[in-house]
Amino acid sequence: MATRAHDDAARLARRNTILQAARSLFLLDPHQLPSAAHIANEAGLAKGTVYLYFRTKEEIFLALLGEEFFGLMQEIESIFADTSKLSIPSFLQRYAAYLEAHPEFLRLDAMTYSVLEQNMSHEVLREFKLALVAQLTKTGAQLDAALQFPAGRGASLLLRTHAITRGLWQSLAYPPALQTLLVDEVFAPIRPDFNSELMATLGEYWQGALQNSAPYPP
Amino acid sequence: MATRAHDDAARLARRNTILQAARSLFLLDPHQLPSAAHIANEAGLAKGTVYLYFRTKEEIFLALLGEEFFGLMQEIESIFADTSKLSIPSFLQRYAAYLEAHPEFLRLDAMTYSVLEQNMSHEVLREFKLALVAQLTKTGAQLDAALQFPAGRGASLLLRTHAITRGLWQSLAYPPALQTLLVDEVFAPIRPDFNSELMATLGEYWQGALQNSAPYPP
Amino acid sequence: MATRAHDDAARLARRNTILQAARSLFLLDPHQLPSAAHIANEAGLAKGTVYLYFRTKEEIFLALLGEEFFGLMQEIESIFADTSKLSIPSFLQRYAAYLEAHPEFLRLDAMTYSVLEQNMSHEVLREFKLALVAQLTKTGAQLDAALQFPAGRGASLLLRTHAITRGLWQSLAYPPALQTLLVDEVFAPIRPDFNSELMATLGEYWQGALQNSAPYPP
Amino acid sequence: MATRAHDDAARLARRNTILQAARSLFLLDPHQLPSAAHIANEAGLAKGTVYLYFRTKEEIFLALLGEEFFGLMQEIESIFADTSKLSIPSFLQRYAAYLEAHPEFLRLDAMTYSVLEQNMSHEVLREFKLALVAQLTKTGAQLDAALQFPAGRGASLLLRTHAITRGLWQSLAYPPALQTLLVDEVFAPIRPDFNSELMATLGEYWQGALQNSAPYPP
DNA sequence: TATGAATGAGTTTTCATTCAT
DNA sequence: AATGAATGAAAACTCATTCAT
Repeated sequence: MATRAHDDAARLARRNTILQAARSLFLLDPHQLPSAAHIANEAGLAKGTVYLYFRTKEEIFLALLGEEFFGLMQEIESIFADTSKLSIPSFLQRYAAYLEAHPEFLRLDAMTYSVLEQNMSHEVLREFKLALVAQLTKTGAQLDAALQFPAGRGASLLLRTHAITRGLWQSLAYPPALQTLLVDEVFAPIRPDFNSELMATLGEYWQGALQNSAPYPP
Repeated sequence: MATRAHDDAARLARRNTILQAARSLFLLDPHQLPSAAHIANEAGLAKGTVYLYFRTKEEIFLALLGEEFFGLMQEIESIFADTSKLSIPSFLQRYAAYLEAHPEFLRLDAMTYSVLEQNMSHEVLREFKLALVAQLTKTGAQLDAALQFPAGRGASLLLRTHAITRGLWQSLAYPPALQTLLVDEVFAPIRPDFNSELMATLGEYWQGALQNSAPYPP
Repeated sequence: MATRAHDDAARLARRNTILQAARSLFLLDPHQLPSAAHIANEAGLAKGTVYLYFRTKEEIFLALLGEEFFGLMQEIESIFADTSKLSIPSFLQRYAAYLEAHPEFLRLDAMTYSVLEQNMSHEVLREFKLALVAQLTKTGAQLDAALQFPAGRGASLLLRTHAITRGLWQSLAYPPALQTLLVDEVFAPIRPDFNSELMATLGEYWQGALQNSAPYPP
Repeated sequence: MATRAHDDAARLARRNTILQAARSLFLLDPHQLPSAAHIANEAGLAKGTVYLYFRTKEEIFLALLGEEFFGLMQEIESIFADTSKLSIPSFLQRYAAYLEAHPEFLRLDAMTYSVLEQNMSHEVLREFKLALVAQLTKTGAQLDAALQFPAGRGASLLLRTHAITRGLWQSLAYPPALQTLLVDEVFAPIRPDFNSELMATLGEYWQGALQNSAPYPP
């Protein structure tokens, strides 16, 4: 029997154990959520214990998705913290690097619509969206400041940048088994490297977007 | 017992009946695929009959997705057929109109990664991708011609346009139950109207993209 | 469309085609009866046609079993036709050789109880048993004559010999996948070679049986 | 909800409940295995619970078959425990009595080849065969001692005795519906009473076998 | 708090057989 | 006679979640 988590710190630690177990199992097979039993086992806990920390299995992954999203926003904030040496290309580079370092993010994104948002109390989902919009607004405001945007423009660009990213990923990520089936040259048009394609697409998008907004490169 | 579909035309018609039954049921609850039994019933057929026309339930929806995709590409071809009165904004308008008239398209797109591509023989999937890449190339070539792009640029723009669209849709489409929970003003930044947002985002993307390519508006 | 079988000879030939198709498919996987569709396909016929010749799938295999059984009895009759050079060991040798040349016989026997006799009109089954008992009586009578048995003893010995054979086969025949798992020396007691074991067991049985009956080797 | 089986004893008891439920349902219709749902219901449990104790439905019946087999071997050991008053006829009598008291044994035997050994992990099957060969060897050794056989002869006789029994049973056991169709006198040769036939056949077999071996009746 | 035994809803797919052509 | 499209019964098994201990 696992030790009892009596104080808040211990509870938080245990919650984290579960999240990390879920994360690592999901990465092994990112096309379906691992079973609750499997997660519990990986976390060294009993099945019932998991449900003391999350009301449904999907809540676990929503929490995971949230962590990644907030992490990404913070990364962006740190990028835009020092406006002296800022350029869009270098921003995109660090953006892409973050995604590569957190492979579960876009994979979870791809399951949001059909899996994650199902089987979840709307209460929890609303809470999640509230935190999300708050973070988006905050990071967006920093962009507004850094790039002298009108209020709200930064948040909008962030939302769109994320949307473009998730869309591209879903169009270009193939399960390993399929990858080997698509090696033929005829498939080239739908098999560019995700990272280059992401950089190119976002580059073009931001170029167009900045012309519609204010200054930026003074 | 349903009438026997003996010749190819009748078989094709029956196959279509199944597709339309699947389509209409899916639109009633676009977060999960309807059951095979339900589809058969809606089509006025026995369960087993459905499996005479499709090897798995998912194949039905992949076929549906394919139809929509090819329809969209044809729509685009027809848009670019008459280059005399062409403008990007009017292209985007017709593009968005097509999507609005075919609501199942983006909903199916959202299920591709986590549901559709599962439980499907790779054989069938490869076939599907092959048809898809062929269509993309063909329509892309027309763009190349119409807009004086270097070869392949049109296909690339189409792929990206589609990716942006699917990403935006997933970021902005909320299940009805959730919509009512997000009416509060604080959620405004993540609740722009999908259509306007799509037009704005694609508009900015194409603006940026065209500057990187060749001429277009001479 | 296959040619029409108008006369009796043609009908018989077609029936035989079906039997042989069933036989060869069954031997490929002798743990389950092949599907009706598969049999029809192998025979170059449509599914419905098979049901013009047999009322159920199981009837096909019962017919096959019957053929083998009657063949075996005839073989035995031919063995005992020439009493001059008869000996039990040589009889058993030819008996075993027949079985080896007709591998489907004992495999079908093993499915009789749980599969074949199910899903079969009792009418057909009774008919089958009637033919069987007639053949058994006839061949048995020849044994009675050849070995100077009291009436009925021959039939009884045949029945028992068959029973011993089918029991041994079921106790010693392992599916290929299992065979490789039982190579370890500890399994030796339950893995004697079927043929030797059959000869030994029947040899002992007949030795005991003949002492209870009459003369034989004078 | 059934009471929780927390300790090993309770778990064993529950497992046994399932086995007995399966047994009694199987005897009601010994030509097919009852469904898992039916077994669960009969045991007063939910379907899922059954699968906590057995991985497949077939495993249940394999376990049942094992129990009967080991019971039979133990019976034989007890028969041969007191060599003072031993005789083959009395051995066979008690052997037959055991079979009559455990009607599911031979019925399960008849399904082994075509049903039980299917849908079963080879791992489990190997385990089963291992226990079986161990028991056979042990009981066989006792025969060797009691009847002064060369080593291994006892196990061999047991294997053959079992094989003869199962073969005879399959040749002579008719489903009730069929029995009434075979009352006619012409069927007499294939309808001897199973018990008498078993005694007679095994009697003859052992008579022949003992002459090939060592002493026995001193 | 932690455990893990018990629950039971839920669905795809196969395939023997029929029968309209 | 031959075809093959249509039928629909039938059942194993998983797994998220609960709750007695």
